[in-house]
Amino acid sequence: MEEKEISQAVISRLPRYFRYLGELKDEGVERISSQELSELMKVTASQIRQDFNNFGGFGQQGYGYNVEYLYQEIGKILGLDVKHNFIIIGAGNLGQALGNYLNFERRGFIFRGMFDKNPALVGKDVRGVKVMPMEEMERFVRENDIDIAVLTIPKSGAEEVAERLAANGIRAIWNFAHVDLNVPEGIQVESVHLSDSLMKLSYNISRYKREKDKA
Amino acid sequence: MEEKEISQAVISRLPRYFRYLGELKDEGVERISSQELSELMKVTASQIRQDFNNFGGFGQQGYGYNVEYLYQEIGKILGLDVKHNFIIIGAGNLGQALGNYLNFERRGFIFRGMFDKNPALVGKDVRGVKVMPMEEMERFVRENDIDIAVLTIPKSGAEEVAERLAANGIRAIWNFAHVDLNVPEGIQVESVHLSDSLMKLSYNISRYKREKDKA
DNA sequence: ATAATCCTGTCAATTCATTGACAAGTTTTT
DNA sequence: AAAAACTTGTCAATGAATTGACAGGATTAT
Repeated sequence: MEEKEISQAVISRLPRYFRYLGELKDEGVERISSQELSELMKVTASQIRQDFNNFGGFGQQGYGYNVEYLYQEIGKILGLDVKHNFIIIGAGNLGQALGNYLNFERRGFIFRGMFDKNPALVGKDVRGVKVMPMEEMERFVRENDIDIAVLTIPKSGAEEVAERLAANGIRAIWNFAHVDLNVPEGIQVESVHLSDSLMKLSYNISRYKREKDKA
Repeated sequence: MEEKEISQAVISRLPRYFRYLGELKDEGVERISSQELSELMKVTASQIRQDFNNFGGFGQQGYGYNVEYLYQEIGKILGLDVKHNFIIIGAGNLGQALGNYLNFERRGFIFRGMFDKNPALVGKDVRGVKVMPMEEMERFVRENDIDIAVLTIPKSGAEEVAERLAANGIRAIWNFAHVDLNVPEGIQVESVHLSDSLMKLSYNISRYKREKDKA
């Protein structure tokens, strides 16, 4: 029962394994070898075996892996076997888009509340959830067992809101504000910096053009 | 004028440098050393110098880096000195959110068109752009110098749309569909898998709880 | 003007991640 | 029932990324 640290490189690959295994399961595939999976996913078989072994042996020599079992196990590792209540701070376009996204619910993420400082948005209904004013956020977090706060607000307000959430027992922040949050130890932050992603794309367009011009 | 390959690890860090430098510039800071920047960004000074040196020497011994100059240079490396026309395929919540996001424009990404197969959405206006039917996509791409297509459609249609875009000269796809796209060589794909990101957050919540329970 | 301090660019050392190889056990074929 | 074909888990080798160290040049203080 030793606790060895799993690298974030490995963690980052788990959701992708989970997705492929879910699809295989839906197709009725019962077993798969690291070799077959590696061809499907375009990674090395060695990496697949190495990755899974971080969490113990899920496979069997001569047989491979049982798709259903492996799917369940990776789900557990990812914490998808427990429900997480989440709220969205910022009821703008992006906040509403995420609130309306039904697939999160399938993975155990339950949309419980939405907040905005703009009075014009307060009272608005997003998939059965009414937008509440910011003043009610702290109480709501404390009283409704909220694990995750999704921050879809401009960066100017993000740091302050994150502090208020932290002070009221939030466990994790899914941050879409274009800023690096400083939160107390023990609060998990996962940032989605959309413009960073777009800039990477832009870089690769330029790089490819340079390469082609040379040739 | 040698062309050495820059690792994606380095590229991924450039947008963050760019963001911090932009903020420093706006605050009127003229120069900064790798040491100071490293404290601000919480990375090692060595990594900063190593990263910048991939693109040539931007700094000066005893002085550091000129913020304005470095900002401009990184912008150029990222290809932000040229304009990119983009269209959005899928006029749902997420598509509309991205269409309404003004900051992309500031970086040279110009919103030119939007498409959806749902007739109820066709004709709708998103920040001055009318939603068009899918049948017009190919012609529009060819005739309007479109570089980037943003895919905010369900995964079931993504692969087919990507092929149609590729066949009509698109240069890059910013993919929000939850699927790995197969596109011809030379077309850049940058995927934003929101549920993968949320699962990573979920994993880290679980991990932290396990660690705490042990202690 | 000189000395002290600062700071980059780069090389070397270290750490981390990926890939290759194979023994040992399982399944399938004959 | 025995032989052949598979396939994992793991160790070792390789490759990639990060960090540390410092010579050489620039700036600042005296």
